[in-house]
Amino acid sequence: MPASFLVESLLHSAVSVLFRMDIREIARRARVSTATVSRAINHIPTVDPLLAKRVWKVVEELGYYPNTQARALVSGRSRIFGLIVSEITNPFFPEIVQTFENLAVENNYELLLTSTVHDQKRMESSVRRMIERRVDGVAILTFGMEESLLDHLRFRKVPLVFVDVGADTARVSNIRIDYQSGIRQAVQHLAALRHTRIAFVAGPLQLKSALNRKRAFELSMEEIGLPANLIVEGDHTLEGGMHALTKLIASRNPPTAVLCSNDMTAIGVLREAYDLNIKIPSQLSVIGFDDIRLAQFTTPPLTTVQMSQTELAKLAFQALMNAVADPAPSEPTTEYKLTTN
Amino acid sequence: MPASFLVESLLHSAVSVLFRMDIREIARRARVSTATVSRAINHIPTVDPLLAKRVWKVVEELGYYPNTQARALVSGRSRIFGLIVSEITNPFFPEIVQTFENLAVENNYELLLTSTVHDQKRMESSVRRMIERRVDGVAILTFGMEESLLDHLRFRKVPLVFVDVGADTARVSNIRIDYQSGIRQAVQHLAALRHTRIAFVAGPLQLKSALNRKRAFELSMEEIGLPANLIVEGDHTLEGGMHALTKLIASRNPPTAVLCSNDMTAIGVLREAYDLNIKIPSQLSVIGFDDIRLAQFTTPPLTTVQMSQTELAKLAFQALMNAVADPAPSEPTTEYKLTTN
DNA sequence: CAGAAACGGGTAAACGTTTGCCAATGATTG
DNA sequence: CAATCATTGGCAAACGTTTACCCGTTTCTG
Repeated sequence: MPASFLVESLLHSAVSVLFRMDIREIARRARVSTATVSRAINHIPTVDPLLAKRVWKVVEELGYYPNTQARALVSGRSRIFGLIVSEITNPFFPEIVQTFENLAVENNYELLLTSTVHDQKRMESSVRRMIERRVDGVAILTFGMEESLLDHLRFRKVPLVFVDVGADTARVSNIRIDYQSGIRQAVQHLAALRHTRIAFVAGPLQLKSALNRKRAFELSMEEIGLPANLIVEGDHTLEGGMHALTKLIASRNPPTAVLCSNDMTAIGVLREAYDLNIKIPSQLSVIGFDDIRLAQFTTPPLTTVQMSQTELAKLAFQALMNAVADPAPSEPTTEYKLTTN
Repeated sequence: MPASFLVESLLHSAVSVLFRMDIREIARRARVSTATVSRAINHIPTVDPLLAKRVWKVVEELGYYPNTQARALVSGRSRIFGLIVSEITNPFFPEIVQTFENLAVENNYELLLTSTVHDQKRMESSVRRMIERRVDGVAILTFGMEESLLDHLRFRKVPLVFVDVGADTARVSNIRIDYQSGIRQAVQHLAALRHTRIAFVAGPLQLKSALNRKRAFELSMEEIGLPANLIVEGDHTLEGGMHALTKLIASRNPPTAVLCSNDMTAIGVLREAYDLNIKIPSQLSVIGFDDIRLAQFTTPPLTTVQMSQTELAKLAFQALMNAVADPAPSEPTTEYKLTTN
């Protein structure tokens, strides 16, 4: 029972007249063909301005909205982008989603959002659903994923954009994050404050991004001639940060400054410091990483290495737009770079 | 140029064979009609298990995914729900989005997300886009909106669910939040701690929800025989909270406890107290409202009145599902209640 | 054993657009 | 003035499904 799209119109008397509102109806009323209506609506320049006006008038009067599904079906493009994130409740992501959405609106795209909560099954079904919806592209902004799974998407030749993952097939873009730059700044900042015992609370090291951050720290320390020997592995959670500080303080030679792999960890460190009655920043300097908005709400406000979520989202979106615009990509993989500060 | 859906298959030799992959192709290969394929895929019980098996085999082999657009076009149902929020970067919302998404996945629905950033124009275009996509329902979880705008949606008979807004047309559900209960608890909690000078930092009073909270506070104070005379209007922002505390402290008779209209405000109060060197909670009790996850990350952790975002999202989703299931609603408006703790 | 009922699967008509192709009209040219 | 050419709009065929309807079997019933 195809629930036709009906409009209830109260004309003469109290009887409600029902009629099917589609492009044909518009055509009938504007005394043109459906082709002309379609062309007028899509602002195709070859249609006589007079006719176009007549069409638009009827469209306005009836409050007609074209059916995107039919449109997509025949045109082969859905004007929908998929966005897959690890978990939207992680404060890192909302800003990204917002920016992505802003850009989508500007470009007449729609946003299909999925939050995988780190579940592989969930991830797979997301991907599947996105394919079924025939999205024009997918941005996968999830840290750490099974590469195998991507075969589905690759197979379908859907434009993809990843962050920090090493997939190298056609129609796949990658955003590489340059952690080095921001972390170097942080280390040098601390060194300038005469800190020599600088600790690093790493993230889960099976995550590529976490590993990269740790390496960047080690490199930065080496550059200024300090030993990178105060490293503990956290897990990017608040609790992980708390544990990490406990461990660091208990060591024979506790640090005077702590650099964290992400902001949540830093907040954990802050919390633990509070519990241990350690004053921030006089007794201990803490620096986070990610610039999640959260950072500014802590007391005292957290110093943090910025990775602009806005920039990340912009890059991702742009990558998809490029891929859509150029269906036969010149290079197999396009790389984008994002710098931290 | 209808970009047909093609699969590149490397069979014999290095030549890639291209063929269109649709229900017809499946039908051909399984030696049945398209009708049977459709029925098999949709698990319609009348089809012979043997045939069904043959169909599924081919489906698997080819990695066929049905085209949702075509499906939606003919069936009249898109299996998409729209979710409109004020701004996703407000920590109140991500949890809601996550829960909504979880439920969507469970029920084979997709989530079209829009974040209006309080912009009326934006809101309108969101609504329009959702209609064009023929969503099966829209949850409007934005505090404070132009009612006029809803005419569009009402007109289209799309199931709607609102929170705290008084629209009373058919196919519209409302979630009414019972602020009284939670706020009463908070007030009584403070009173039990021997506080008598309890202040309230309100939100922007043109917002219905903010007004309701303030009223709830006044009522609760009255109930236990305390004067509700320490009320300042904030704006639900961090800065607003800071200002509010400044003002309260400067008054001739400063409060010993502050109840805030939302958590962001409370965090502002916390921050200002820190700056003014006022100890929390020994010198001043602060209670927030909303249970945004943020609250647990502050130092010290913020006491807050819970309004379960999870529950809110569940109610909203359920309301939409009900509306979809019952196209001819018995009552004009359905009301749901959400209690605070 | 004839006729009715139940069952299963196929044919084809939707769904609401876009767009390739052609025809009609008017403008331009030799 | 006839012939060519641009321009514009209409006809109708897609797009990939679902599903109403029908027809051929098989099973039941009297």
